[in-house]
This record gives sequence, structure tokens and C-alpha cells, in this order.
Amino acid sequence: MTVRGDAELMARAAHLFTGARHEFVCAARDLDTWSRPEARRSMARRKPGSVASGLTVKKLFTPVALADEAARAHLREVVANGVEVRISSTPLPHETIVIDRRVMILAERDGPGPREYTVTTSPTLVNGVYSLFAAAWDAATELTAYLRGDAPHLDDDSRAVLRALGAGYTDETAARHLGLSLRTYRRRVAELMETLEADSRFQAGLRAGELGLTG
Amino acid sequence: MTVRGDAELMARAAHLFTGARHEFVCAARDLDTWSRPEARRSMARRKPGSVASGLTVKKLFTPVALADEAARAHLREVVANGVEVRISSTPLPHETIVIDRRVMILAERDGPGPREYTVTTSPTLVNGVYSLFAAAWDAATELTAYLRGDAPHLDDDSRAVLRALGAGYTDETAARHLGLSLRTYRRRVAELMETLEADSRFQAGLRAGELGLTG
DNA sequence: CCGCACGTGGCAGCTTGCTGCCATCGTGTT
DNA sequence: AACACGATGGCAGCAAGCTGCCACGTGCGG
Repeated sequence: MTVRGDAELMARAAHLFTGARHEFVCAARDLDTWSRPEARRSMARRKPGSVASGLTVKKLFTPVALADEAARAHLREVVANGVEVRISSTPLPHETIVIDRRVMILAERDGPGPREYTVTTSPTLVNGVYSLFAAAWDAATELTAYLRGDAPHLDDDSRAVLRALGAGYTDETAARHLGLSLRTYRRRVAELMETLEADSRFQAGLRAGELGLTG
Repeated sequence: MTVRGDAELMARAAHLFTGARHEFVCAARDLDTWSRPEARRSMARRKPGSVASGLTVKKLFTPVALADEAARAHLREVVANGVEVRISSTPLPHETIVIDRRVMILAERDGPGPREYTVTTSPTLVNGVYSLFAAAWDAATELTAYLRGDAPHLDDDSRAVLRALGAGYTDETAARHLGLSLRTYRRRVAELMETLEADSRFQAGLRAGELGLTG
């Protein structure tokens, strides 16, 4: 089943949203859809009772969803309502929703015309998509953890230090390799560990890996 | 379009496999499908010329696909043929194939009857699934890297050590916390670092993260 | 019983990592 | 010029991590 435009989707699929009993998961590039007024309203109507009634809600976004402060505030609010939010560092479909593992809704990439939605209940398709979602979900990082670690705010120096650490050099060879004194190199490592909120170098390595600073 | 059984799939969708021009990706729990004789043969016919002609092939499996030696040997052979193989530590759909980002084939979880396949060309569905696949793919680890670090072969003790390291404890508190002597704890850490082929604790943390040993 | 292998733990000494202190140097401000 | 500020590096001392050595206990086969 294919519908065009948000209005038609809401008209024909609203019962799917409100009828979610056990689980509601969605993956999206950004918050675009839910920030549209009409969608917001119907979602708002659904949300309050939902979390209390044993419904788990999972939302997976790309970092694009954190672009502006309004979006971050909205996500924080959503989290406060018991919704699990994770951020994936890899591209995501523009919109994918799976409800109770029985029905799913996919949205096409934005084109010139109204957005096109596809609603499917085929168990084969839904299960396949659900499993892929689960894999992407497991690999993503919790929103709070993501906001805590400021991955993008690292300068080139810090990245160089990170690479040296990742290469397994001892401090002395790493410092020589980077043209730094031992003291300064260790200072840099200490700063890095502070920004990563790591208590040990092992933990720092773990965090660095989590935040995708390896590549 | 839905087909039942491997024979019917091959009869009706063989041209899709042989017609792949640019990209062939699949995600599966194990090698079950391709180890079946008839499927193997038609794949074998397709493979040789494929990699040479600018076709990229990506295969994503769970660790289940590495269960027996025959499977590992087959995967090594496949890799030698230029196919990219990655292992995801999270559950995957039983079978998902996307060809040239235009058509996809999903297989239902094995039931009592013949396996059921769904072939779809809807751009919305295919793009959605493709993006999810890409996210799962990016998060998975290269087969060679996976085989090098023996993630699954870690006993509970090692996992406990790993958790202690990840928690940022000092060796002393970690040892006390695990009921080990300092000496033994450090022995364990050294062993762990050896199996992870890490030269430093930082590197060990990085590897542990890469291999998905955080959870 | 003896010997053997293996895992464990204590000890000691060494290396590595960590950090406070101070001197130096360059930059930019008053 | 004088000054402040920040970044750097040397030094020293301490903390943490690493490992070789030996001793002890346990289990196993001779």
C-alpha cells in the first residue's frame, strides 16, 4: 500500500500508530517528519499513555538530527518520556517505522512532490527490515553518551595523538614520531582522556572506538 | 512478488542474480542458502566474471556462519575472489539481498514448509532496506579482522577482566573486585592483550570496542 | 607414593605512565 | 619596553603497570 503526503498517511495509518501495543521503532535521518505540525499533534496525542503501558519506543537517528538546538531539546524531552534514542554515525533511510514487528512504514527520500510512504504488513519484509534495524540499533550509541563525548570537536593534534595511541606506540616513540617532547605528549594524552571522560587508557581506547575515531 | 522454495526462486529470479551490474549485497544469518547444491551451482556460474567487471559484492553474516570449518574455508575462498565479507555481532535477518539498489529479495525465517522468498522492486522499500543494511555493514567488522581477534573464544573470566578494564578501575581495585591477586589479574590482562594483539592497553581497548566486546 | 603439569600468588626489580613545579619562548596587549 | 598569557619542555618524584623468579596447592597419571 502506498500513500502520498503526510495528510494522507495520517488519515489512513493513524490507527497503526495509536494501535501500537508492544513496540514502536523508527529509524530516520533527521526529525523532519515529526516536526511537521500535523504529525506532531497526532504523535503527541499518542505518546503520554504509551510509555506507561509497557510499550517500548526506540528511535534511531543520524547526527543530522542534532544539528540545531531545538532538535536537541526535543530529543532530550523525548528521552525524558522514556523513549530510547540512539545515534548512528552511518547514513540511515529517510524514514523507517516498524510497529509491533507486524507492520512497517517506509518513506522515500524527499523529492519535488509530496512524500511517498509505503505501508507493508508482509511478515517476510517486516522481519527482514526489523532484523536490519536491530543490527543498526545495536551498533549505534545512546543519545546521552553521544552528547557527552564530543567526537567532532577534536583538532588535528588530538587526532594525531589518537592515532599514535591506536598504533600501540610507547609514549616515548610516539612523542618522537610527532615531534613533541615526552612531557607534552603525555599532557595531550591526559587532555584527551579528560575530554573522553576516561579513567584509564584502556577506557579511552574503548571510548575512542565507540565514537568512531578509529578511521 | 512471492515465491516458495529455492527451485522456484532460481527459476524466476536467476536473471536478477546474473543481471547484477554494479553492486550485490546480502545479509544473512548463516551460509545455509548458498550451501544448497542447486543454489551453489548457479552462483558459481555467476561469480567468476562478476568481480572482474566492476561489480562489488558485499556479504554480511553473523558469527553463526563461522560455526564449522567448512564454512570458514568457503568464506576465505569467497574473500579471495574479491568479495567483501563482514561479520556482525548482532542478529540478522535470515536472508536479505539487494541488487544494484533496485531490487531486493528477502527470505522468511525457516519454517516447516519450503522457504518463502519475497522479491521487491519498490524504490521506497529497497532504499529503506539498503540504508539499514549500510548502517549494519558499517558497524560490522571485516572477516579477516574478526578471525584474527577471537572474540567469541573468550571465557567468562576474560570477559570479567574486560569489564573491569572498561569500567576504568585500577588494577588493584579490579583485582580485589574479582577476587584475584594483583599478579593474576595482570597476568589475565597480559593474556587478553596477547589474544587481541594489542601492544598497549589503549590499543586493547580499541580492539575490544571494534570487536563488540563492550556489551 | 612420586613426579608432573598447571594455575595461582607473593616478591622484587624494572619500565612505563602520570603530574606538579618551574624555566623558557613566542605572541599579543597595554 | 614591559607585561601577561599560553604553550612547551625539562626535571623529579610518585603511582601504575609489567614480568621473571620462585613457592605453594591441586589434580592426574605413572
